Amino acid sequence: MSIQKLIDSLQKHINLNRQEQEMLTDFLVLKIIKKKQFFLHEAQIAKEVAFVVSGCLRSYSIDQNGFEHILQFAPTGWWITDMYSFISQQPTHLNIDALMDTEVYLLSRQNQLQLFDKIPKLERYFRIITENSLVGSRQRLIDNLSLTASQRYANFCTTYPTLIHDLPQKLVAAYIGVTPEFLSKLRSGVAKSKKS
Amino acid sequence: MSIQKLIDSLQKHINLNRQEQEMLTDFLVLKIIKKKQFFLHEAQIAKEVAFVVSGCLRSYSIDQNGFEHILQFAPTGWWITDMYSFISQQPTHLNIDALMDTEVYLLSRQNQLQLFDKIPKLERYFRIITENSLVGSRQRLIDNLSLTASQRYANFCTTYPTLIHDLPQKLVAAYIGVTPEFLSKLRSGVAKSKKS
DNA sequence: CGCGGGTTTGATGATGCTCAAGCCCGGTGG
DNA sequence: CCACCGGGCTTGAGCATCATCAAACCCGCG
Repeated sequence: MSIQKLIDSLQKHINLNRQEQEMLTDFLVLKIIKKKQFFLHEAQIAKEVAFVVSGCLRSYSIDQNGFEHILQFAPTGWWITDMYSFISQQPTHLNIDALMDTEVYLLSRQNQLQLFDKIPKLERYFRIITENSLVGSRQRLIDNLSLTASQRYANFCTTYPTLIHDLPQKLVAAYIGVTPEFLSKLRSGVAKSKKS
Repeated sequence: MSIQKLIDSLQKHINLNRQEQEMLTDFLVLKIIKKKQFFLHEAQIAKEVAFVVSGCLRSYSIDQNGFEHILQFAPTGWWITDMYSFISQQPTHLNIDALMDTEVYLLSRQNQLQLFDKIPKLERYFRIITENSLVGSRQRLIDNLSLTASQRYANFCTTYPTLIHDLPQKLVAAYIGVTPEFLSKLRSGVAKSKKS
């Protein structure tokens, strides 16, 4: 059963008994998002957070020149939503779509808050998940402020060794923050990097 | 009493009775950090998170060229630490120091985790604080990926209208991610921005 | 006073973007 | 089976943004 992937993730941080697991399951909805379909679209409200069972989602913003900037890839075992919209219930500025057919469990903010009251351990779980997300987001910011494009690319290759193979390069470029053309030049060694 | 600033922050999200407030207070340590002194230094372990009662701290990383990149300013009412080091108890790569004489309450990770068990509402409080930090960090990342230096500066001025006055420009530069020289040119209007 | 840190200004240079062309390659329809 | 299409990738010339380095200035403070 696909719910097992989610239970596994929970058990890394907290212990839920059978009954609690079932109560949680009652608050979840399983959904398939087909390749290129949206989980969340600009100006919508993020009613739910998604747990990826299989496949891969990505979140990205579009700037005033029409360029996409990818904030997060969410392969199996990851949670994804626009936290801003999710907690404020204001319209989002992000898009989240599927890079391939993807299976997710959806948890609405309402249900999440109810679960926090019924099963305080879940509040702990999400506190920990959010702490870890914050660490990741901060590190990404540091990298963008400190590293050159070529260093960020090298970084990406070591951080996502699996993704790197079956991901179009234009998506990698949109993640590390360069144009596809420039990434191509980086890879061909035309642009010289001072260190590593 | 200075503890009131902290209680006020808590009461925005949760309700603590007298007894709970006192229990919390028992886990806190009040400390003065003088201007230019460090709250956290590279290679140390972030044993505590700090709540700023008065004054202002900042966190920053130093890249391989010796440049400082400021991640966060923490004026009155803000929490600050290196979340990575704080939750993993691994050595930090960041520095946190005081821009002026600053009064803080310190809460150790140990004490925090104990409090989460004794007063689950505090776990809720920090869950919310962390969610908000994540939103801020993500937005900062989007800005760095999407905006030009001049737009980021304009952004900073509207976001921190108070800080902007009594903050040396080199710190503003280290926050928005440009050299002090270039920020100076931005301000003098030498560099032209396409929009806004 | 004179020192020193912050700021300004200018000349030069590197990083990464823009635009345009060409290539590769898998898919599709005739 | 082939011809064509389109999307992704590459390559190159020119350009914008921002960094580097050096000099001068300003101004509070000892």
